[in-house]
Amino acid sequence: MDSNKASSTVRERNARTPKRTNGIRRVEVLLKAGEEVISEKGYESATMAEIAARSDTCIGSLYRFFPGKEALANALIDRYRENIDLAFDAIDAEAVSLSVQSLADRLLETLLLLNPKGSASSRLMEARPGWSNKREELRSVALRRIAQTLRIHSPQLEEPLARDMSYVLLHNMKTMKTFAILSDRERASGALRELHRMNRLYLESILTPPQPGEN
Amino acid sequence: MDSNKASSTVRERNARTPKRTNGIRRVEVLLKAGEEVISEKGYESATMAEIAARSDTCIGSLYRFFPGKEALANALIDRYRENIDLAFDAIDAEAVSLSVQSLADRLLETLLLLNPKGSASSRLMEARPGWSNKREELRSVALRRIAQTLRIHSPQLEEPLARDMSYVLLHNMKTMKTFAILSDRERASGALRELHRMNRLYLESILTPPQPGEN
Amino acid sequence: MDSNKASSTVRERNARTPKRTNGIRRVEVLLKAGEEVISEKGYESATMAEIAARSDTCIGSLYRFFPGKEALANALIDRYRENIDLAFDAIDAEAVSLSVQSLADRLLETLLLLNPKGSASSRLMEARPGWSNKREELRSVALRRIAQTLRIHSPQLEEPLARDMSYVLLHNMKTMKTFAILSDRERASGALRELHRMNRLYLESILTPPQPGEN
Amino acid sequence: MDSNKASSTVRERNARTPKRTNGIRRVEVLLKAGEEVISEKGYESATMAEIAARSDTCIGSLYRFFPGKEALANALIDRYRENIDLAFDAIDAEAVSLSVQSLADRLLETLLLLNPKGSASSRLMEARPGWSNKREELRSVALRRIAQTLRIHSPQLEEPLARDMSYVLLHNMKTMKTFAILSDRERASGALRELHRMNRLYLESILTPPQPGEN
DNA sequence: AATGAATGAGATTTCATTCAT
DNA sequence: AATGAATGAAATCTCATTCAT
Repeated sequence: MDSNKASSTVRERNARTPKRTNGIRRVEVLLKAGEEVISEKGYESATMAEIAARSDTCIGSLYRFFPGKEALANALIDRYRENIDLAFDAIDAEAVSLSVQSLADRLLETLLLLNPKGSASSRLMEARPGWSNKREELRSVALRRIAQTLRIHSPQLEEPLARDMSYVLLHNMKTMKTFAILSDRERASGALRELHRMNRLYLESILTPPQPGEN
Repeated sequence: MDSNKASSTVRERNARTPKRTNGIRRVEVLLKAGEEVISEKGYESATMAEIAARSDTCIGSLYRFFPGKEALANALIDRYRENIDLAFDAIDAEAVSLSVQSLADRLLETLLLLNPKGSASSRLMEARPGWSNKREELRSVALRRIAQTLRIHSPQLEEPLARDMSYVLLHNMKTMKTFAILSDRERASGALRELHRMNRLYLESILTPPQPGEN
Repeated sequence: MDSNKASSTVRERNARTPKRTNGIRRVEVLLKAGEEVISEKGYESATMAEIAARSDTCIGSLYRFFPGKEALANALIDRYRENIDLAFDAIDAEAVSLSVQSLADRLLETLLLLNPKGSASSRLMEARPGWSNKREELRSVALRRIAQTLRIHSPQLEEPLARDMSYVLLHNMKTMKTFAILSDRERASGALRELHRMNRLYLESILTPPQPGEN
Repeated sequence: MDSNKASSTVRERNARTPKRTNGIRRVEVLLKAGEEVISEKGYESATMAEIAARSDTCIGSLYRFFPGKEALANALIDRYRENIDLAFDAIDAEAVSLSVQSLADRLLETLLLLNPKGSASSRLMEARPGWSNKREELRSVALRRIAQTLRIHSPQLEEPLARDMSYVLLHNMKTMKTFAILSDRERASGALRELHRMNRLYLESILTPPQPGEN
């Protein structure tokens, strides 16, 4: 009688966990749906109704957890922020031992790995005047972390230059996302190759120490 | 030739002459307003009412010239298309005599010059499924013209590679627009410098013929 | 040709003016409907949809003129404010020549005459914390005007006392409205009589100068 | 009788004993919260969620005790009804020995003492068509008891007149509540004084037997 | 019983588009 | 042709109430 609640093994077996610990799971589902719809339609065109439908909830439940469209966007942004921090922590941990090329590639793929399917992160990063500054923050964090990573890898790099570079690199990273969801697969792969090439060239030109006896 | 319409009384002529070329002038004003609002708010958030207000027109008149929001966007896109063609015609005319660096810079500035104030062109270039393919066309034209210019400048460049490069270069051009409207002026100028640098490096690395005696 | 617009007499003849000068007329209709519904249901329970339906408009038209429920309420309040001022102007004009009893009755009927059918004015006058201070203002104006009228009638009345009295008198005026819409007609008339009596007694006790030789 | 449920171990009893009288206590807490919120926001704007939160209960528990918002209001009304009866029982018990002035003051303070902090009782007394007639009943009871008290005090008073007076007196009582929660303390005390004065004058004018020799 | 998530009807509000004058 | 009011579908959001755990 009191064992039907202690059968945690049973619950853990079927990997879907239908209703227990619902709050966290539900939020996760809602965020996922929000990410999907925003990726596909953009923030403005994404409707709360569709997000609710996509996550098999009713509109009221969506609003219970996120009291508005903006709140949902903010939650997504917060998550991206955290994930960006985690991703850069990982990069930074091995930055000193990375070749410039590897560093270039790692950076390029960072945003891509955050939400591999969609482009909600880039969509939400486009700060527009009048929007909550959460969006601006997301951008700022990304820029700051990029600059920081550059200086960890190449301590001699001047801080202002690192900051300037971060703008360019962030754009390359966003471009990467765009390419990754291009419909024309052939084109995409070629474009990706060129993007990688440009990104490497750029980083190398600044970060590679002048070889002794090269000129 | 320019007097064939002024055949009434003086008073009436004065009263109406300003209205003669009104159609064209009006369209111009409306497009300008549309460009502004779309630049600021994005296509979705731009409202026909605001576009009308911004151009000191009433909503009805706006609809007389453009039978819908999409039509207005399409007209803008058409104009960008034409301007892109004109701009590339100009570049192509002197492409063969341009240094790689100059070519790189010219490309970078092309989108910027199309509508120097706003970012409507980039906003409208973001094709989304379900939209009129005018938007996709705008992108396509830009990509095609970029590739073509590259091959005019460097005829030995393989067509497929030129196409792949065009994706990257178009993104740099769009980035250019974004930087140009950054609020932080100091940052913007540094970021602009880096973008120029990267863009040059990239083009040079592919277009510059191997110097005799370099290796 | 140019006389079809100068036929103002024609337009003025049929006293309904179907579509001309529509703005003002429509606003009037909407305010009337708003007044009705708010009178019946109270501000919270009144729905914009019902107000629209009651005025034979669609919801969009309602919002064209009043961009929100609060805006509609504010417009009503403004109108009451003006009408209160007008009503008190009229009272004040003859205040000096009025007997205390007449003054008492005039005051009592003032709110009633503002919108004879409904009680929207009293409903909207109930200032609640967190509401727009328009409501508070309406109350303030009424209180101020009452006090002012008292002092016009009886200049010897001290200002602070007049202010204190205005609170009581305003409540009597609101009570008057409540009684006027009581369903039980018999009761209402008796209650009205008593209210008049109390109101007169109160004013007399303060405003009537002690008769010489009375005690 | 009260031990039939406490037949477990001591520990368990202690753990549960606080829950014994919980029903009554809980209802009390919920009603208090309901009273507060309705006082502040009015019936329509008061939300069950806020009432639950204010009483540190979850929404489900609130619904266990009161199966709906109306039921909660009705419970409050019932309580006011009972309290009104108790209050008038007390007044009636000494009515014959009260001076008219004391009676006037006692009446005025009656509603005030029912729920000294809030105005839920007045709020709920405002009967609106379509509502449960519990609200109407509350009003009726108050009116009836007022009339009854008047006749206990002054048996010669005609029943119909007593009824008519009760409307006016009830309004004075409600006004009393309104004044008591006025923010402007100075004003409030002056207004209260005037209200008392008017109320006394009114009752005296009717209830005071004509003094012999007053002519 | 206690908890708080789920439900969905209904309210507010927006805006592209049409239409009457 | 110019004006701006009219229309209504659709979006955002609220909240009383039910239900699963």
